[in-house]
Amino acid sequence: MTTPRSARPRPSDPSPGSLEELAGAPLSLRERKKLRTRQTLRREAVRLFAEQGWEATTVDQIAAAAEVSPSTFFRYFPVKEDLLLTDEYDPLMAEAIRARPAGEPFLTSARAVLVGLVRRMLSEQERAELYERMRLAASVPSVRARMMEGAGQPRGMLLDLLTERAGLDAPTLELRITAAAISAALTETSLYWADRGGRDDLADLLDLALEHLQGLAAH
Amino acid sequence: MTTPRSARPRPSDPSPGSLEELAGAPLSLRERKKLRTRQTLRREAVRLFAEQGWEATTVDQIAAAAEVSPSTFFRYFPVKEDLLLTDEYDPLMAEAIRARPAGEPFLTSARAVLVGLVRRMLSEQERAELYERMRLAASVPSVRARMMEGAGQPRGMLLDLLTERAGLDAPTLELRITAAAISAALTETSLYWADRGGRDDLADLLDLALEHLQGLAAH
DNA sequence: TCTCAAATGAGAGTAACTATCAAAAGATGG
DNA sequence: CCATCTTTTGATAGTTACTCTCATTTGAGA
Repeated sequence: MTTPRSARPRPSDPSPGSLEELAGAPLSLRERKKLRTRQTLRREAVRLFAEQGWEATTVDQIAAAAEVSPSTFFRYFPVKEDLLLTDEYDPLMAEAIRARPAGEPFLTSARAVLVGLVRRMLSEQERAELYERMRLAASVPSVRARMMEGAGQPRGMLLDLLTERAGLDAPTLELRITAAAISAALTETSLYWADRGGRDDLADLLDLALEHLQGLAAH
Repeated sequence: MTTPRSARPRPSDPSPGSLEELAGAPLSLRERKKLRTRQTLRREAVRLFAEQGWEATTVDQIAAAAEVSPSTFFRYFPVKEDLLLTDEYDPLMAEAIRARPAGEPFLTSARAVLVGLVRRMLSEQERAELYERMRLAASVPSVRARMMEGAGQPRGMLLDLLTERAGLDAPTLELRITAAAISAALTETSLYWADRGGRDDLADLLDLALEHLQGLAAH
């Protein structure tokens, strides 16, 4: 007797995606199939969302379009919103940040890495996909909410990095504030980008946003 | 055909509560009844949550305990989570911030007002209530998500204030970043407080958090 | 007291989930 | 190639948050 909106352990998949070849590990047939199912589900979902909107698209429809059973759908995405929230970029970010000089202020590291990554990463298709996701996040409150939740998303990763860099086991309040602020800036920037129809350069916006965060005391 | 998790207009109630006497308007019998119903629902709900937990407590139970029909429950709280999210403090904060000198950096104003307000405001009962709410928010993801959603909550208010103070009609990205960062710090601090069992002084934590936010560039 | 608007309750329906269990399909060792 | 073992899948039945609609009640105002 659980609530639709409530907690539920994630399947803890390593959230693969377009960048499958990342960890050179050769994938078994099983893994490849799972990956394909996951991608198909997400692709069909996004297509349907674009065609009919978020609410008019039911999980059953998505499952049917991807030719799996509803049961299977929920195994891959325990909540409908998760279709839009899986981010394959986190591990890349983490690695890049770890590679920065240890003495550098964290925000500086994060800014350099994030902006650089966004500037380079985006193939036209990835850009379009990211935009569509953000557009939905901006317009569908439940998606937005889930995106802000943060636990799975960048905030958690940033917090881990910060804690690690500070040589601590558990994060302090200060570290949590830093992670939350950066993560909020990230999300806010993406939403702003989507709000303006994606016509700005995302990397520039991000740079501006994080620079602003550094000078917060002055404004 | 709307989704449980999806958007849905709030009834736009002026969210009354313990501070009903705020706007001295004498309440009609009808208004008093509505107020009482709302309070009863919330009180019974919190009691049940504490007794049996969030998920084990169904809307029907709450309605029954408050002696109204389920239909009526949903008229007052369109989503279950809303039981915990009504905040009567926002308008007070807004007014206090508006009263600060106009040239002052926003974060400085906000810090002074928030810390001051928290330090003074909390009657023992209010403190306990706030704690219970945060405890649930910390442990129930869906509540946490809804709390972070922000549009209604402090972020929106802060953003309005910032925009107003900047003499603009629409917020810039920078303003949105500022509001998001402060709001995130607020939420994070409250959750931290709840995580640690409420044994710290919330005002102190908040002060620390916002000070840290000011010095973000340095860490 | 009569009238009108607002609040309530009842009932039926939808869709996102959960739990369980049997069948299918990939991995593995011989 | 086969036999076993494990993982993934599908089917089915159920729970619960929420929506819609409409008839009934109840407070407001003349």
